[in-house]
Amino acid sequence: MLFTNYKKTTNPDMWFALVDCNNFYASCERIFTPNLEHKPIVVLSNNDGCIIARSQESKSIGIKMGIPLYKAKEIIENFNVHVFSSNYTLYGDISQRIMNSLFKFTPHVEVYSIDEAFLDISKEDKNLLKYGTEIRTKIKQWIGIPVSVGIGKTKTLAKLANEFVKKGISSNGVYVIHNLDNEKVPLEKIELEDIWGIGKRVGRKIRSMNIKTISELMSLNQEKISRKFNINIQRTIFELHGIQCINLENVPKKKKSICVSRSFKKQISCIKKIEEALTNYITTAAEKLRKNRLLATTMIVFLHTNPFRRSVTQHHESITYHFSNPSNDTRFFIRTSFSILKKMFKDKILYHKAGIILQDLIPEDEYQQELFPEEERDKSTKLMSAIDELNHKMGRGTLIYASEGIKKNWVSKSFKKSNAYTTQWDQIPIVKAY
DNA sequence: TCTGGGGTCCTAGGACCC
DNA sequence: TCTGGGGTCCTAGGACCC
Repeated sequence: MLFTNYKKTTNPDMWFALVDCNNFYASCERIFTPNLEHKPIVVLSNNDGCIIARSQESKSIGIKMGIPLYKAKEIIENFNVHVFSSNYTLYGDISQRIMNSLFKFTPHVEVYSIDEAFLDISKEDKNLLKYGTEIRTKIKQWIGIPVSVGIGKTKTLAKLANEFVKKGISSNGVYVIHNLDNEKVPLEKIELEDIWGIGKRVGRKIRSMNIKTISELMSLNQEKISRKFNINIQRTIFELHGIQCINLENVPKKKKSICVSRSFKKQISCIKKIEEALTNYITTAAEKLRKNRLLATTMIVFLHTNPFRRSVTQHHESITYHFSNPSNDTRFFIRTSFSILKKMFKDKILYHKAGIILQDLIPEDEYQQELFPEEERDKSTKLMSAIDELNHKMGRGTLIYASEGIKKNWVSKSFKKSNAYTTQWDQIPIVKAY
């Protein structure tokens, strides 16, 4: 009855698996300290500030995710919990090995996060439970990391199936959802907020509509769903019904921004110290840029006070700066960030966190070919006059704007200054113009 | 000098994810 | 005293255009 026009487009043989590493960071540490098997472990954030990963034993004794270390001091001492500083290089390396192993099962792998991957297993053995179990066994055997496998007809259902494993509904680490609509699935054990894509806020909204369970959410008709929810939540609900709306993305998406930020160990009110920190962040960010063979046109520098200190007036300083030429030059970024910092820094404020974001990223080679042929590196004047000419030809009356990040900012900045007029970037053959 | 409406782009902030 | 970091996407509102 429901969603009939969607079902037509749904492939009945589509199956997704979600492979999720259990307590990933804690499990990584355990590989090298096998004597800690079955003992409680926690892993700390950057400055050893708060707890960002817990082994099952730590979860069971009530250590909460994300709490500051000092709040868990007592329980850590009482239960002899082993505490690790984080080692992201190690986790990244182990993650890589796990993902490589998954490719041995199927080429259709989407690396979703450091500890999760979706697999399109539509064409695999129809004994899904057995298939999932094999993945689980092999990863444990090859790498030493325990994983849970959730299987369903959509990514959202695969996620949900994984949630069942986490909630202990399946004892062997694998769960298959065939059809949520008419299958006996212990849905009452899952909260609305456990559904992939439904967070705290939307959860609250749904509850305020007097919908308290997943079953109730699923019983809404299509008309009501599209009236009440935005497209993302609509998709999520359709996916719960087994109607595939979200594809497997096995080609990694291009990066759109690079952000490096840290909170300080102690609050800082000295601009020199902040400069030091920025220098570090920028070095990291520029390395990432170059590693991905990208250039950035926009830099945002931001400074925050400590949000946990409610009694103090909060400051969120931030300045966005557009470069006239895209770059990945560390020294240039540092110089720029210092001058931005000087503008926004306020005396006598205790800052708690600083960071930079590089965005409007474009591939190095693309940019150089398009805009800066070898012989015309000193292009800005030429380009400006070329554009001027075009504008003249096209006549006044259309505002310049460009459809893509870097070009957009670069062009719009020049044009704001020159008061020139433009049209869609795509329609201006800039390269040919000069 | 007064007035309307339709459209697009940009930005900040919110929401979500891990 | 001490509270993570890195992303993406969507939306609402303002600015600007005709």
